[in-house]
Amino acid sequence: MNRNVSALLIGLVGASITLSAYSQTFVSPTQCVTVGLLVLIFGLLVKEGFISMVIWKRRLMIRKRPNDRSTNRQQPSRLWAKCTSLRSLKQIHASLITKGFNSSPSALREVIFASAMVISGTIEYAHQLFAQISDPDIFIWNTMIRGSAQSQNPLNAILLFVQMENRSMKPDRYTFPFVLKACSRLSWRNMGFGIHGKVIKYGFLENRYLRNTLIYFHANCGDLSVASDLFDVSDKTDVVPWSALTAGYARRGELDVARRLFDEMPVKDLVSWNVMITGYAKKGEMESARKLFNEVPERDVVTWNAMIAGYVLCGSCGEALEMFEEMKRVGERPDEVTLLSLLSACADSGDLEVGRKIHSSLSEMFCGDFSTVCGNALIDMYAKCGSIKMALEVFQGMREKHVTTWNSVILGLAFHGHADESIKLFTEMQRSKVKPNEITFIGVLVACSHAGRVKEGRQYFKLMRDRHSIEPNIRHYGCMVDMLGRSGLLNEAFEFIDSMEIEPNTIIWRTLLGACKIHGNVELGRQANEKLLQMRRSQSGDYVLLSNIYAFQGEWDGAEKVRKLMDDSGVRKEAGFSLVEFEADGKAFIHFLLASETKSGLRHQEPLAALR
DNA sequence: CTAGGGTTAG
Repeated sequence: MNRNVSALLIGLVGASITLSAYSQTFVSPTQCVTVGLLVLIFGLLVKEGFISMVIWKRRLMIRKRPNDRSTNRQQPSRLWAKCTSLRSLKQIHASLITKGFNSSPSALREVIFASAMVISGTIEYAHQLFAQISDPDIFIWNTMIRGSAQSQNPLNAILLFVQMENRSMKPDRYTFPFVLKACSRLSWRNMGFGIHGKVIKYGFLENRYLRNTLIYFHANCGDLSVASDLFDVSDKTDVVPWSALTAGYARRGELDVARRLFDEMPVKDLVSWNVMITGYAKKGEMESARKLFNEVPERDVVTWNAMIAGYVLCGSCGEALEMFEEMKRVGERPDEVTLLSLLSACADSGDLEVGRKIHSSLSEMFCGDFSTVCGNALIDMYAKCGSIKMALEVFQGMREKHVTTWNSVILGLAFHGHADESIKLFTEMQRSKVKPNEITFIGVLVACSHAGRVKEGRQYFKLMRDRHSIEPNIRHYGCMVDMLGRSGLLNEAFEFIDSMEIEPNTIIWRTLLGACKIHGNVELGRQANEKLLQMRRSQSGDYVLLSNIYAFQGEWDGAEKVRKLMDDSGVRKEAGFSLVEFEADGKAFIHFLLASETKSGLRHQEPLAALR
């Protein structure tokens, strides 16, 4: 308000000076007034322009960050390099308010843009701000829909679109690609078809970009014939229709078709290669992926990430790490996605040492202020590698603790035998007013189960429904069965399964079967196994458990019968293994693969004894 | 402001 008044005053002063300067010479009064008005408008434009300039500068700096790490890291953008979290965004927002830019819609829109699009996992803040705007413009609507479409809840994009139509805000050509992306991610076929109809209704089908998004949607989860019809009328010199269709086939796992398209493509750019490499990598065909990777004329960070993620996915963590080393050797700078894939590899393989290195790379990259996703992955990695101390350290160092962050630490501790700590953190979580979700309760129930806190577990199970209105799913029931079974309340566990509102699955019965083994209850064990056989999806573990029950009770005939049944039905038991890592001479780390039932000849008694 | 890569989940 003040600024408008001052701009007005500046304009008026300018106008009167101009008038007095020129009116006495050769200019007519009408011209004087015109010049005065021009000066006034100029004053106002400068004021608005100044704001947009400031905002744009900030926006550019925020945006530049993720891809710009190859350049000098000692640049003045250091301050903005920290803008990876909600906290730093709030600082910017606060400084905008104190500088009086809050009333400017352009300021709010930039903050919304940053929280919806730039900083991952902060879309909720954008939603809060969005709710405060009485009359959002089309750009803000699109930004919200776009951000929601790529967020964890793509459903919000659809809801916003519906809301938009209800408030009679006309979508434009940019709106639809984002809504379609949400449909693709949700695999909402019908909704996508509906959106297709609306695209026609609004006359946007001729739009090249929109048609490409439609090709992508239909190839991905809609109708393949529609996709190819749209493809046929597309400009074949454009790479996008080609790669959209190829990506769709690749994602559906139809790699042969994808490959044929890829070979037919008149022009290939890097993205089409990436599509194909990703397709192979996701299907576990790493040799083919590798071949294309070697052939591709140029590589970017996505190419490398696709390969690394592929190796992680098929369990070849060593190959993934080799790729990472090679990537660094040729000078390609790893980004957040690279490191997240690798953290998952470390968590799977238990490679604490490499995990630590990635931690320090991330610290360097983000100045120790991790985004929610990075923090979660780090907590998960440390917990799975057994370093509870570091998991807690990362957790405590995180400024913003999202539900998923709490979940990572609560589950990490619960599965690692630190039930008391886990439950303590859950109480702390409730104090900090973060709403627990269904996954949180999995962690809490697992913790109670491991600690033998049956009474508390029952309370939390009830609390989940009554206070948080979360309907228990099959996994929660599974936790309860596990908890009751472990503590020997086998009959109650059986009754609990009977009282369940959803159909029990094999996991539930297998859990009970496992509990029967521990407590040597042959009768209930047999019943549970019968249920499992009924479901005809019985796996080797069930046979082994049942056989063990008989064996533990000295009923060797029964045990033998089950083993024979196993052999006849061609069921085989996978060899179990555990990984132990210890420091040998201060620096070297040695890995031991300990197999309990193995073909390699290792007997777990020997190395275990050696370790002790 | 179109196509390609990632994390947490008995």
